[in-house]
Amino acid sequence: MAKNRRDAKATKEKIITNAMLLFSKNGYDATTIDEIAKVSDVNKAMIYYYFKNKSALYSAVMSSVLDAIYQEILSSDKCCPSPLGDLESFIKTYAYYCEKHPYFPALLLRELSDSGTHLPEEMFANMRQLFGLLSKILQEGEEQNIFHNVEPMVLHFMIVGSINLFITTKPLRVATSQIEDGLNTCDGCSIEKISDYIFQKIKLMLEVNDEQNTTCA
Amino acid sequence: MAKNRRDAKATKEKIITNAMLLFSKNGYDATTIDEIAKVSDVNKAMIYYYFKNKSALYSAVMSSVLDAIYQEILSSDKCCPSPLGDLESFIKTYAYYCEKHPYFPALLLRELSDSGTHLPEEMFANMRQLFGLLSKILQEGEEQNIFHNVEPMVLHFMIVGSINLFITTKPLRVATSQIEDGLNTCDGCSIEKISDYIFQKIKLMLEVNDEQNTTCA
Amino acid sequence: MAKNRRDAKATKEKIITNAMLLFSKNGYDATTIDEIAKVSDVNKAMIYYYFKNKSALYSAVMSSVLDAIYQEILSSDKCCPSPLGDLESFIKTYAYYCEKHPYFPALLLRELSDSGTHLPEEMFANMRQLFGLLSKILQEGEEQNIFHNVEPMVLHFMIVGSINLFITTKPLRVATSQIEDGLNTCDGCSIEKISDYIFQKIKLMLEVNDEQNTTCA
Amino acid sequence: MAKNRRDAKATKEKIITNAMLLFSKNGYDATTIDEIAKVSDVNKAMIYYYFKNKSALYSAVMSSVLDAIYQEILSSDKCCPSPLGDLESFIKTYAYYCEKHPYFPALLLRELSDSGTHLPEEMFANMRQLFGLLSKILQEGEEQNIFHNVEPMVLHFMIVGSINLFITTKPLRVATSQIEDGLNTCDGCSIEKISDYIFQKIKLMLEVNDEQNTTCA
DNA sequence: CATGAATGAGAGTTCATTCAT
DNA sequence: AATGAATGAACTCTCATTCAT
Repeated sequence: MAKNRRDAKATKEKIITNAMLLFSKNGYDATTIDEIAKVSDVNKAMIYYYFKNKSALYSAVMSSVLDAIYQEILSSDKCCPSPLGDLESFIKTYAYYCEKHPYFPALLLRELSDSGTHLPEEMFANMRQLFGLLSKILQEGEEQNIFHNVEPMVLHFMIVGSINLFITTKPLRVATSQIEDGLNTCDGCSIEKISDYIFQKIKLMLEVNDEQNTTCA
Repeated sequence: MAKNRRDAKATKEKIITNAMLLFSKNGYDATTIDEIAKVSDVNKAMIYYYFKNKSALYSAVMSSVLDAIYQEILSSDKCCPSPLGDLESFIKTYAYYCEKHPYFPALLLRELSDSGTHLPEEMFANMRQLFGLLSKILQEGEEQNIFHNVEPMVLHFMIVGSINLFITTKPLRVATSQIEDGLNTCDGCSIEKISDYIFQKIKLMLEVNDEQNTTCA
Repeated sequence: MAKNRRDAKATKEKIITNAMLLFSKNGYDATTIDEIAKVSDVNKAMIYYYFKNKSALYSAVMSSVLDAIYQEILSSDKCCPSPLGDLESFIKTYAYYCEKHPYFPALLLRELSDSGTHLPEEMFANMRQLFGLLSKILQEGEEQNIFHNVEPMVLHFMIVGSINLFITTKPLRVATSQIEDGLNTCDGCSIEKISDYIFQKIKLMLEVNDEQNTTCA
Repeated sequence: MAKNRRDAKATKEKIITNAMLLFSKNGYDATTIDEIAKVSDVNKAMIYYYFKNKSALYSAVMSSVLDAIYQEILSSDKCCPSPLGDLESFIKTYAYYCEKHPYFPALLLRELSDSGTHLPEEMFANMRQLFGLLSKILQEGEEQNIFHNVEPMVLHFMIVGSINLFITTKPLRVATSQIEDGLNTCDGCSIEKISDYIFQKIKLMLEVNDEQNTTCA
């Protein structure tokens, strides 16, 4: 009997979904409430009925998104329950998720480069959660003497940074390759290839035991 | 002892400098011309006297900044003129520059995550230039059989991504470490340590000849 | 006893009316949205709520005005349904309307002297409509052999030009007559007298059959 | 030896000429000092050196233009020095001048529809002068019993109004004729034909002695 | 729940005008 | 006589947010 209207939950989610798309496409400032309302086919005032203000809506969007990826990684099947398997799972699940939800990398990068201008407590927690996951994997690998000289934060940024940039720069990379200046921007590379490459390289760098760091200086 | 007034060059540069700071701190949209004018101690109309519009000012800022880092890397002394030395030089010079000009990583990340919304031709060229530099280093290393299985774009993103995120997330990482949840965010790490770590790890992953990629699946 | 607030139609019309007065008094450029808003006692943003932009508002104003005069002429009682009666009706109704709505001649003259800078399609159609009316009257007169040697466009401009200028120059004419330089600017003439004079003269020039045009040259 | 620069008079006239073109094409408000300066190839500040402000420049332009047409009419050869010949001369010289200087009708109409917003004393005098000319011709004709029932102001507006509108509406008339709705806008008519038509018709209406005005009412 | 009407506070941009050289 | 630099005041238009129904 539900009229599709008056279904609070559905309406709210519709708003979040559309807001997510617009925020990721245009950024926080360039996305207007009017636009979100129109795309979501709801009255503008309804958005204020469900969310305190624009910032709160943004926060809800980010939480929803961060939580989704966290759950995805948690629930991914690991073939071999080992630090290496977990690492592979982390990288590839993350990469596939980003590929499927290309708004996500844009949102995340923007948020990280803003260093939390729009970022409220809730979201902040979500981000730590994700990092915590990788942190634990790496730590276990180190304890089992499989990984060496681990610096979780830097590795996290390497993985997340490269995957995110890979997704968001897609149009730029395609444009560059058309310029034909000899630059190989990997514009035709599949996410499978890229995520596997990243995994293999990270694996290499972690498995080698580099006691003595040699610098040329 | 010129009065610093009626000095076109000085005025223009003052505007660019201040615009750079504000754009990096607040992003393109959230930075207002009024603000830039006030901070620069010039009349708002002066900005339009020197720059066609906000977008052109932004473009001038980005070009100036990208060119600066490119020159910095080009002119950095390389102890040993080899692909490895060049790589070390690239990574460390880039990192030091980012540390000294912390507005830069934010600007770059934002631009890359926007994938060129505000990005005009000139800036785009500047960005390709930087990537071209690393590209050549890696290629030479591969030709000399020092580096193996090189994918320049991904490696570029790994390096640039990790360094940039490291700089921009500073406040976030400090905040996290205060929460005391066992996460190590490397919040006290110096840029020297980080850039060396990145260099060493990248070196490892490039030097090992990984013919057979083994995936658990 | 509606509060007159939150009444869309009333608000919109209030805006059009006031815009009409201001546009005719000061011209397009010299009329500001702020001014229209203040006089209309509405928030400036409301104007943009109802009209896309200044130009669209102007267009709405002109359409409204041109349509009004067209309807007025159409519905004017014609004592004797003949080309001559229709012509008299056209001239006098037009003149009375201009007298009652003195903003109209200014608007029209300005638009015609701009030759359509601000003039959008809709308005253009309205203007053709008015001319079409006179055109048909004159044509019928010619077919009935009452009028001779008819050039509708020129006659239209004679009628409309003289009436419009008569209205818009009122202050100028009054000022001139005070200078006492022997010039008779008809500054005290009533619109009845003027419109009748114009009708009589136009009638004369149309009724005489002037086969042979004699020029002194 | 004159450098073409430092020739005050030439510079001043260049400014007036270009200002005239721009004012007539775009109107007072839409014409900027910057534009005039650029087209005239002089520094913007020079305009303020020669003219008190924009309004004074406009005034100088109008005076120059009104004076030019007045002189043109005064000096036109009259084949037969009679009121009728003078009238023909007035109408045709005016029309030819407008055709050759199409900026003039636009300027004049705009000024008349503004009823003197920008119109200063000097210009006002110039306009009276022109009207005075026609006034005298008509008066003489009446005294010689050639013209009857003369109302100089209205006749002036008929002549000036129709000719001016004819010139300014050229583009509009051409556009209308392309719409093919049966309206004859005389879009191909030459100024010779038009000015002769107007003269012939005005002649007719003045020569007939219309004692008894008959209105249908 | 839902909506159209209304608002205030700005943002980008333009321009006539003046100053210093 | 001539110019580039500088300014203040407006102006158009946008948008997050709220009110009344």
